[in-house]
Amino acid sequence: MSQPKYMMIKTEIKQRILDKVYPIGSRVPSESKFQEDYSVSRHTIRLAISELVNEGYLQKRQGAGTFVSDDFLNGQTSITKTIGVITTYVSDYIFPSIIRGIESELSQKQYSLMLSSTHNNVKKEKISLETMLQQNVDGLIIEPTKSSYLNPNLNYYLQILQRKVPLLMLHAKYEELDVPVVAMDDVQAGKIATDYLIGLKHKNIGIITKTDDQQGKQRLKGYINSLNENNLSFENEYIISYDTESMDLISGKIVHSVKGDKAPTAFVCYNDQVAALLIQELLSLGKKVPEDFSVVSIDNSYLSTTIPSIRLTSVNHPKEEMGKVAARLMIEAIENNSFDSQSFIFQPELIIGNSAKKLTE
Amino acid sequence: MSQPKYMMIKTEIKQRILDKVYPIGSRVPSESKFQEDYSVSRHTIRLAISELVNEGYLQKRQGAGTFVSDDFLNGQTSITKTIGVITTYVSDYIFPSIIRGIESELSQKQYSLMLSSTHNNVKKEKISLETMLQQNVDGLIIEPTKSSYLNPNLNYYLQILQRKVPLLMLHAKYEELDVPVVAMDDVQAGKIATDYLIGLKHKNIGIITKTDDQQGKQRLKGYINSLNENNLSFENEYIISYDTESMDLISGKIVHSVKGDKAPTAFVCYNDQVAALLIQELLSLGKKVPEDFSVVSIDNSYLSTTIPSIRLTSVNHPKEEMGKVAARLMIEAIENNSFDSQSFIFQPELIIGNSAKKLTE
DNA sequence: TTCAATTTGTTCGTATGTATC
DNA sequence: GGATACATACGAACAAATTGA
Repeated sequence: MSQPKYMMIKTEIKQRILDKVYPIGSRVPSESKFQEDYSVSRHTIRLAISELVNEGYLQKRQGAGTFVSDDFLNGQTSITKTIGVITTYVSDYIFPSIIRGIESELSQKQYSLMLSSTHNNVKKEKISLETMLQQNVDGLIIEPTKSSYLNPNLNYYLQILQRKVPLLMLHAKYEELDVPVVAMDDVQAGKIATDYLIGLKHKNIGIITKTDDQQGKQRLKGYINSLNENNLSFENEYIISYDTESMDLISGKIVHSVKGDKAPTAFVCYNDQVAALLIQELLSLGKKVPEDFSVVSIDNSYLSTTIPSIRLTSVNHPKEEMGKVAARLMIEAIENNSFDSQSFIFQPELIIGNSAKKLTE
Repeated sequence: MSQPKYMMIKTEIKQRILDKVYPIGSRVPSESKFQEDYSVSRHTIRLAISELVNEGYLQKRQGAGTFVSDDFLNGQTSITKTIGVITTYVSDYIFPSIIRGIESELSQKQYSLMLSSTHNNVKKEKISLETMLQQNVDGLIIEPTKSSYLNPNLNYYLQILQRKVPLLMLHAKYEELDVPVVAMDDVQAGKIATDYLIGLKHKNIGIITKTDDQQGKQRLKGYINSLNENNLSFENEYIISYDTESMDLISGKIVHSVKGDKAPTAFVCYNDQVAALLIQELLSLGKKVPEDFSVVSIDNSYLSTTIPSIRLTSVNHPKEEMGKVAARLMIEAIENNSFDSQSFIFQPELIIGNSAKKLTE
């Protein structure tokens, strides 16, 4: 029932510190003085004081006295939450924009941002996850690494969930995990890109897609859905697939596909990076875009305008807005203590350029 | 000289925990048992144990006993240091490259990166500094905000220095602070850019420079040095200055300068951003680059290749390498406990494009 | 459910050592 | 050097919580 003496004394001294009766840096009464004041043993005073020292309110200096510390000021206001962000890349392609979106939203709400990248390598993802967990981040926004493969770091993700750290995935999620995700509707993205080419009377449409992440699979699915709906078929050689490690081989595959008997007249590209690569390859083969080959791509990045005289027709990626939405959902989850936020799926929209043309025959 | 008894007992118990003689979760002997073992008073045992409890090695449960905690595992491995990085921008222009450099170097050494941007606004810088200090970062790499003005957040910088947190500045430093800096030799950058134009027989050379950061001032200084060495003079209208808030007004100033009686034949630009803006403005005035006006710029960013048929002649900025050097110096400072690292100044080099031509007359 | 043994929690008293001013 | 203040150490007693018989 009644508090122990040392506890009462402790809270009283603490109050005096907070009320600046004992200002920061000043010396508080000596142990023997307190002893008299409270009529308790010296040991009791020492207990009270030692706890306050431990909590950072006081500092003891043998021979000199006990002083009010300023540590507790920092400790107290350290309510600033930290959000960990792990993405495959940080400074390439569309990632700066995404990170800018996250950063702007977080800093507005006085959250801080801890950043790490995996270069689409699960070993680096492991290191990033370990670091973030050690730093006790208050929330995690993670873009999966090689999301279409079985992830060897699932144990860390389990730890995150068990610790009740809000987790939000970007772009895609690991199939094994049931977590909210902020992404584009990639099936739809693949579909509207293909639909557009079909609308331009193309019948032989190829696709270059990535196999190590979910986005690539989804976009391929959209491509197939579109062909299916329009009763079109595709040859095996129409599908050029690659992953992070085999990017060098794409050029050869493109040449093979373009020079083959049944070369497609148009390509859907996984993103602007491969689209740029494809166009470069086509140009060096003496082909013209869009005259000889039509190209439609996804992400609508700065790369869509860097090829002279070509403006890529590309599915818009929300980029900065996606980052902002992710950050907002994360903040919401933390402030409502709900540990998992809503998912948010952006509906894709095709931005028309001049890299695809209508077939006339 | 000799250690106090409680300290010896404490380290002995601690060792047994680390050696798993007392495994995690197990109960350690009771206070009275220890008392017999060590032939000391119960008080001495309690002191030793209470410190171990405070350090997270043990947990006490009244009535039940004292148990080995697993807290110290987390606490122990949390040696991962965090470096705070505050830059004006995070995802624009050359900053993604710089941050990539920092990130790659830090993650290699298992350091983590906390990121914040100021948008060249001192109020946001204040918030960033507060946040970083609260998060107890182990080192700070900061690009100054409006480095040529008196900084209102100097008190925070003083705090950083007093706390002995290693501090490294990027691009420039506040004149009031005596801290190491990783930057380009901006005077030299301005000079070689101007030298190059003089070498092309230009005699009337204008400069567009920024006034709110040191880089702008330094580059202007290099420009003046160069003119001076070559016995050239400049008109007042040759110097177009701007700051973060007055960027909108540049266009008008350019028009005024170009249409004036004594229009320069060449421009040195603070960076590729204004160079691109300048060229755009010139083109829309019906002028040609480099035929009518030569342009030399600084930073050699991706913008130097985005204007159709023009490849900016631009002083190279180390970008990613600069980030890496900054990160390396920071890690060195932390690991050597030296609290301030060396400065590192990159020597600039001009990358020749086709945006400047030799005057023939 | 109760009770007794065990274990930690609180509090007193006393003495001597050591650092600071 | 001397006074003051914290550090270490001993001893003793009772209270409160836990555990298991």
